[in-house]
Amino acid sequence: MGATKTEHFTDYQNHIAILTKALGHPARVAIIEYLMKVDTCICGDIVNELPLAQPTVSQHLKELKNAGLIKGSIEGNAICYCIDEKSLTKLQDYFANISDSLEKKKNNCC
Amino acid sequence: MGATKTEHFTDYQNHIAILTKALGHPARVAIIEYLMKVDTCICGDIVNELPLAQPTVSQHLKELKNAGLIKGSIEGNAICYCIDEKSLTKLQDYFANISDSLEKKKNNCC
DNA sequence: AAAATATATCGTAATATTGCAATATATAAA
DNA sequence: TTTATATATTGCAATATTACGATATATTTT
Repeated sequence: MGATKTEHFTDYQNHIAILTKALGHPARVAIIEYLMKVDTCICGDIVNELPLAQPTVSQHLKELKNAGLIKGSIEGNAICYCIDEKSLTKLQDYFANISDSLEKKKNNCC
Repeated sequence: MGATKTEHFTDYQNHIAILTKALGHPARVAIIEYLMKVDTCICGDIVNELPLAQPTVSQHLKELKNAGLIKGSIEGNAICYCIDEKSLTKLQDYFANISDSLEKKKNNCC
């Protein structure tokens, strides 16, 4: 026990869970917001923007990358990170659908 | 160490992280999708819909409720759960904004 | 080649999450 | 009032996450 039983759920459910889980930490939300604020991909600087030690930031970046929320490419000495549009579009679609459905069914309960 | 350093981040960042973290498990994604599928709040049934034991489902429901993604009200013998529209609207707005911004800046990198 | 810079990885301690059996609680039905 | 039903809580083992110092790696600058 202790590990998530992913095999019992659909690929779609697992994917949404992977994306949302990756965002489920304020440091990672802050990273995404920082990448949004600057208008290109950003090399360096991310560590200086966050109130956490360099190895911790590196670990958070890795998780965002593993989940597919950001991409990183080597740029000389540094590494250049940017948002992976596909994943964020998928999340946007997901929540837009939910909001649409909620509006349609006028929430007749509770 | 080991605990998230929430005090270093903004309330907004922490709130988005709480909401996304709560969705960051396939069972909880499945619960939200089930509550969407039926068009009223649902009493009972949730346990039978999921491939997990009753205490586990109860725990997941508690987490969704603590995060504010669902509401529960006592209905006689059972408990009636439904989606809390406010939170899902907040998530929808969040990702819609991100998508908008991404489209505007045409992702000039990587 | 040596030093500086940027990032990743390793190792580890603290804490949190996941899952469930056993049990508690609380209402409904008999 | 006993029994059934629905859900929550407790306790615990397995696993995962968070954070960071120390160290490794890789590129750039000197």
